[in-house]
Amino acid sequence: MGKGERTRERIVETALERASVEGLMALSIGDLAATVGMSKSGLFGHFGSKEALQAAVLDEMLSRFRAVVWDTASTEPAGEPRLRALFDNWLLWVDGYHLAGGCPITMAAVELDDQPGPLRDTLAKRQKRWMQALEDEFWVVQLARREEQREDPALFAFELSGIVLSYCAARRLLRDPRAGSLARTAFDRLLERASGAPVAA
Amino acid sequence: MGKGERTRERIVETALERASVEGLMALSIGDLAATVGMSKSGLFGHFGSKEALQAAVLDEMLSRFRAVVWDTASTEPAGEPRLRALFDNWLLWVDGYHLAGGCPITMAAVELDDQPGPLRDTLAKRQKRWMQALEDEFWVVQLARREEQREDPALFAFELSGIVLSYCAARRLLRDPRAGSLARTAFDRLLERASGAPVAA
DNA sequence: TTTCAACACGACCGTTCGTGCCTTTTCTTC
DNA sequence: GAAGAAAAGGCACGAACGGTCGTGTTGAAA
Repeated sequence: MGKGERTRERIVETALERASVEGLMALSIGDLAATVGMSKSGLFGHFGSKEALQAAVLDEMLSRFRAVVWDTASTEPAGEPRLRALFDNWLLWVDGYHLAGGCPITMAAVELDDQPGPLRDTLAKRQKRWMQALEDEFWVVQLARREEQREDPALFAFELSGIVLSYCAARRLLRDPRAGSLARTAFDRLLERASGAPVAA
Repeated sequence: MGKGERTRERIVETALERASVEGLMALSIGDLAATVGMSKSGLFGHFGSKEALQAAVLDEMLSRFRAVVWDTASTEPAGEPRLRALFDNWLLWVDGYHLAGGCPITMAAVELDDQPGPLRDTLAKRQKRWMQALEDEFWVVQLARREEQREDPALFAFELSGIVLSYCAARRLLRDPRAGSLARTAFDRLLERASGAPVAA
């Protein structure tokens, strides 16, 4: 790995940190350069445009999400154990996971939802894939149930993502200390309903 | 109502519209002045600082939320009917309700959660009050149940706000046409569980 | 109708923004 | 160690930023 690549990584890392607090759109090249300790133009040269910088940061946060939430859970057996691992990792991720500003994806989702362009497209595509992955995992859980008792996987994914979003709000804006236990209880209820049987504590 | 007040209202209205799309922090005095058709300094004089402008916009969105979601539902009888009305209104509100960028409060919540200051404080206080109101309403629903069967009102409020947040994401970022029906189904399940009996369609 | 405060304007301040161009330094490869 | 490429810096640009000031204009009360 050459020096340029290393520098670029340092820049993206710093920018991601910043983006988790202020947002992708609020990134400023001058600010970033000062933080990293180099000149504006030197930093600029690595990307060629501000939007390319933002795209790089967006890519980085998405691949980190995958690494933190998905990859480490994929060693669990498919179905409920894996879903539980995914949920735990997801909460961990939302809490920041080395990022001061909490989940940068939630931030990006809200910022970009009305901003047409490649950034929005990238994020929307990845989010759809993630929802689909949740649905697939849920499908495995339901294989054990009789067909007419099965739940809509899309409803499961919808509710699950709601729990995480509510956790995010309760934790970061309201600073509610009960956020964690509320989220876990809600998740247990959701799984309980889906698997058709009470789950041992 | 004097002329100044009228102008100020026009400014705040325009700023709110803009804030729902780009965010409270991305408001620009020059841009805003051009949109409403007056000079920067003329507009500036109404507020005295950018933060005061943002505070005015925040106040406006919060009081509109109250008017749209709460006030029109408070005519319903307390308990389940009122909760259902609140939910319907809330979805309506999140969809934008004359605002191009959808729910400006969600946007503000994500933007401000890491920005200490009076804006954040105002929003957090109001959000807590709103959660409390939901809990109170839920309490009424549960009066009919035996004590040991009652659910934690905080859990109800947590899950309900999750449903709305997930609806917001599904609708605005993913443009999922099923968002509405998923949200309504999730809400029905939530009420069902809480009232202890299946609810007629 | 006069009067005076409220309102709005245009010019301008110092900064910061993203970006382009050219030079200098630093790494890599022979 | 020399040559060439890659990386970073220096500097300047035009535009936009939040904000100030002094001067007109206009609306409402007398």
